[in-house]
Amino acid sequence: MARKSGSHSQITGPRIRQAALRLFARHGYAAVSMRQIAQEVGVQAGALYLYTSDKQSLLFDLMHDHLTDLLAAWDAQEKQADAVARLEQFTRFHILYHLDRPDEVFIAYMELRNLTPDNFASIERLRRRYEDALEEILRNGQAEGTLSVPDSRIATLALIAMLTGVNTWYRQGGRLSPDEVVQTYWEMVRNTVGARG
Amino acid sequence: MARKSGSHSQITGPRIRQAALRLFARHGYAAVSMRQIAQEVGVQAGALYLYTSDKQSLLFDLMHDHLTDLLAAWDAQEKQADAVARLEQFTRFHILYHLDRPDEVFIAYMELRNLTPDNFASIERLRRRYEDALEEILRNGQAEGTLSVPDSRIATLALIAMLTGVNTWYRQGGRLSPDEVVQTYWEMVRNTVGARG
DNA sequence: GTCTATATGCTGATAGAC
DNA sequence: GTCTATCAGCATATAGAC
Repeated sequence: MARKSGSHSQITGPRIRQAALRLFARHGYAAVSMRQIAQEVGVQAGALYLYTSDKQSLLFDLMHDHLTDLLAAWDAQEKQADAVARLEQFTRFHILYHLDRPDEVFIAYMELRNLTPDNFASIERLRRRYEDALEEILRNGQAEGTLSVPDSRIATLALIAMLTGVNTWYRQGGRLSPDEVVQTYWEMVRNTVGARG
Repeated sequence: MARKSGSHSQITGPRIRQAALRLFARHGYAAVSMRQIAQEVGVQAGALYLYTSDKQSLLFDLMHDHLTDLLAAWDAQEKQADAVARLEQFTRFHILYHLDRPDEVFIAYMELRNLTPDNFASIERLRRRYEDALEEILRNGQAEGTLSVPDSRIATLALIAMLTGVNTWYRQGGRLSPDEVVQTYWEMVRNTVGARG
């Protein structure tokens, strides 16, 4: 049975999500219309509703999948044994993973207030799980005596803010390569947590 | 000559700006209508245009005045002589000033993409001036030999990201007082820049 | 699977009465 | 100084033709 000409169910869905990602990151969720997304994909606005129930779930899915992928990627890493080495691993992982996905990161931070309360709570749970992965490293290091912070929870949030900040200034082809950025930040992170050596 | 009843030119202007500040911070610039702002103030939408030429300049003025006030407040500080003491002063100033103005800070970071190109350039110049104030402290400290960072520009951006991050988690009546937050962050900042002592 | 057409309502901004 | 009325356009989402 030949498919009807113009049917692309297998690729239109991903293309809609990709267009929404790009447009939401550039102009903001509230400023982007379903018509704009449809135009970017090359279909009419009505066709979008075959792939998403509404605009809100388009946003939610983007944020949810980003955080789920982030957690899975960290979980999949072969972990260093001692806390300082694992903190270096986290620093490198966080910077490189986030530099590779600027649009996803931007949306995940900027569009929280456009989520419905239920969706917001769901996203915050995922973000909390990621933060907890770092906090556990800091707690282990304190127990080992290989690092020292005044408050492990606050240090966690401070380090993540510092590391994610790379995305606000990094530009491809700039003064530093991604690897040099990692080196520079690792030196600061190591000092911040008072790591030995 | 008695004023006409319902005339409040001296207070309506500030009230419009206050309402816009609150609503933009809560829901985002693009998601807030001029009618919502008018309703919050208690006037009709048309009356807003006696005080602002359009929605864009309402946003720009909020961001511009915030950054101008921030720079003026830092310039007005009686400065510590040596770099480490001045860095502690900056840390305290930045955290407390920003904690006092969560809505202004939120807008100044989140609504950059909703500025026209000219307005964006103007705001970025002001932000850059503030960053330069911190970078100068770090450079002086390096020259004195009292602190050490791998890259003064990147350290500047890293520290500002770390310190401004307080606004994302701090809640009044929480575990720590503003003063304890300052102490905790100063300990980390001091380590980050490898300060002596 | 995609289209056109449409419903219902809101948008920023202006004109002119009071 | 504020109001009412209005313009022209765009919003999300759905119904039904093909």
